[in-house]
Amino acid sequence: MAMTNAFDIDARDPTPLYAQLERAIRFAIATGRLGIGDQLPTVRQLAVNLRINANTVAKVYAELERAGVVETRRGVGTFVREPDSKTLTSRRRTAAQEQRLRVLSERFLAEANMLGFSPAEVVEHLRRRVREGE
Amino acid sequence: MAMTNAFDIDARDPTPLYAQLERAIRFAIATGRLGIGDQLPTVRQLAVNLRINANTVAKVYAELERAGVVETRRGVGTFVREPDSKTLTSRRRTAAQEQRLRVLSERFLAEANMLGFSPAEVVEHLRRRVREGE
Amino acid sequence: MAMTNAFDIDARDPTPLYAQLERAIRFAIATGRLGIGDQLPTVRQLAVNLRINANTVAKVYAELERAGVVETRRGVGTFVREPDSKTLTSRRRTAAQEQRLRVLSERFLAEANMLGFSPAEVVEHLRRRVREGE
Amino acid sequence: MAMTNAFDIDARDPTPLYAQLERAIRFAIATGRLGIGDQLPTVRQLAVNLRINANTVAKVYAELERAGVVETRRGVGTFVREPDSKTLTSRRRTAAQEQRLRVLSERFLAEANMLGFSPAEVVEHLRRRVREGE
DNA sequence: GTGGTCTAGACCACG
DNA sequence: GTGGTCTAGACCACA
Repeated sequence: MAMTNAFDIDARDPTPLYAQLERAIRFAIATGRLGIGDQLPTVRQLAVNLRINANTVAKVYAELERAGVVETRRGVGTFVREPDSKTLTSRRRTAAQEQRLRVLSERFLAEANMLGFSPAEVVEHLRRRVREGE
Repeated sequence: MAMTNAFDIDARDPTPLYAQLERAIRFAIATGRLGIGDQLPTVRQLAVNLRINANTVAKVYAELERAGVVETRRGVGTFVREPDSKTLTSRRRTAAQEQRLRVLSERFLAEANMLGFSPAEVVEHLRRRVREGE
Repeated sequence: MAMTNAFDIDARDPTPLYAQLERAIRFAIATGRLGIGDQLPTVRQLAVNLRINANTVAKVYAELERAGVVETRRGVGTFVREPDSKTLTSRRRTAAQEQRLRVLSERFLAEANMLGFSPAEVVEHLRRRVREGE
Repeated sequence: MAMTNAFDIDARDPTPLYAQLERAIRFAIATGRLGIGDQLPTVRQLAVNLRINANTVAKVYAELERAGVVETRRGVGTFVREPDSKTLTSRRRTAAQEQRLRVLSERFLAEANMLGFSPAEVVEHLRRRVREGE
C-alpha cells in the first residue's frame, strides 16, 4: 500500500498541474491511501507516470515539505509525516472556509452534471451514501 | 426578475477566476437560481461586485455563449437560454457513470473534510443550496 | 423588382451588422438585383424585416449616401444612384486589393468547408460554374 | 517543418482581427499548407509578424483548441491536430448544401468583381492558392 | 448603457 | 521560451 502511482491529473482541467497534484497527494493522505511513514514515488518516477515535467513534481514535493506534510530524507526518499497539532487546530470553521466549501460544491455539482446527473439526483445520491456509511 | 450578484469566487483557489465563475453560473442555472430567459448581471456590474476585471467576466460570458448556455443580444444584455435537445439527450445514465459519481462524491466529501466539515454537514450544505433555487 | 427586403444578415457572424448590411446592399446593386433608380426599403421597414435597430439601418444608408451609392430625397425615399466615373476608375488592381481578395477567398473557403466541401471540391465547383457561364 | 508567418489579415476589413486570423489558420490547414502535427508560430512571434497584439493571437489559438483543431502543449507550443471522426462524419453532402454552395459562389464572385477581378481571375487565384499546400 | 474588440503590459505555469 | 491569466483602459457596435 506504500506505492501509489497514478494520482489522477487531467491536462485539460484549467487548474494548474501542480495544484492538481498537490491536492491529489493531500487527498491520498487524508483518506489513508498514503499512511504516515509511507514513501512517495520518486520525483522522476512520478513525472514519467503522470507524463508531466519533473520540475513540476519537484515543486509540489517542495511545497508539501514546507507545509510539513511530507519529509524528504536526502538520498533516501520522500515520506509522509505525522500531522502536527497546528494542522488539526486550523480546522476551525471560518467564513473563508465556508466560501471554499461553496466553491467545492459547485465544482462537484458541475462535474456530476457533466455525467448527466441533475442537482437533485446528486444530493439524493450523496445523502444516501452518507446515511449508509454511518 | 434579474438576480444580480454574488457568485462564489475564491481568490485563493488556484483554479482560474474565469473557470470558477463559469462553474458558478452554470451552477446557478442548474439549481434554478437563474431561470430560462433571466438576464445575467451586466459584465461591468458583475466585475464590480466580484472585484475582478470586466474582461474576465466578458470572457466567461463569451464562453457560455459559445457553449449555448446563454444568449447575448447585442447592446441589450446576456440571458439564460433554453437548453437544447443535444444537452438533454446526453443525459443517459450508465453503470459506469454511477461509478464515476461515487468516485466524485468520495473526493468531494474528503476535500470538505479537509476543510473541517463532516459528511453530514456537507450533505446539509449541498441540500440547502440546491433547494434555494427551486 | 424594386423592393428587396430580406438582405441576409446573420446575427452570429462576428462581422458587425452595419458592415454586413452595407455589403449586402452594394452586392444587390452590383448584381443588378437593385437597379439604378430603384427605391430602397424605408429605414424602419428594413429594420423590422431584419430585426435590427433602425439606427443601424440609418447609419448604413447615411454611409452609402456619403459614398455616392444611393441618394436620399427627403420625404420621398432612398434610391440607387448611377455610379459615377470615380467608382469605375478605382477598379485598378493594387496590392491592397490582392490582399482583400485573399481574405475573401478564405472566407469563402471556410464557409464552404463548413458545408462539408473540401478545398479541391470548391475549386472544381467554381471552375465549372465559370466555364458554363462563358 | 514549421511554416511560420504570413496569414492574411486585412486591417481595413470590418471583420474582427481574431475572426480573420482564425479563418486564415483553418484555411492553411484545409489546404494542407499546415499539416497534422505541424507547429504553429508561437503566439508572440505571430503577433509581431502580423503587427497585432499577442492577446489577440492567444485568443485565436484558444478558440481553435476548444474547437479541437489544434492542440497546445503547455510550455511547448501549439500544434495542428488530427481531425476527429465527428468532423469528418458531418461532411455528408446533400442537394441543399450544393444549393448553398452555389449561393456562396455567386456572392464570392460578385464581391471579387467589386474589387475589380474577373471570374476567370478569381478561379485562377483560388486554384493556385489551394494547390500551394499540396 | 449593453456587450465586443483590441492594446499594453505584468505575472504565472510549464518544460 | 512556451502558452495562460489577469488587469487597466481605450474605442466600437448596438439599442
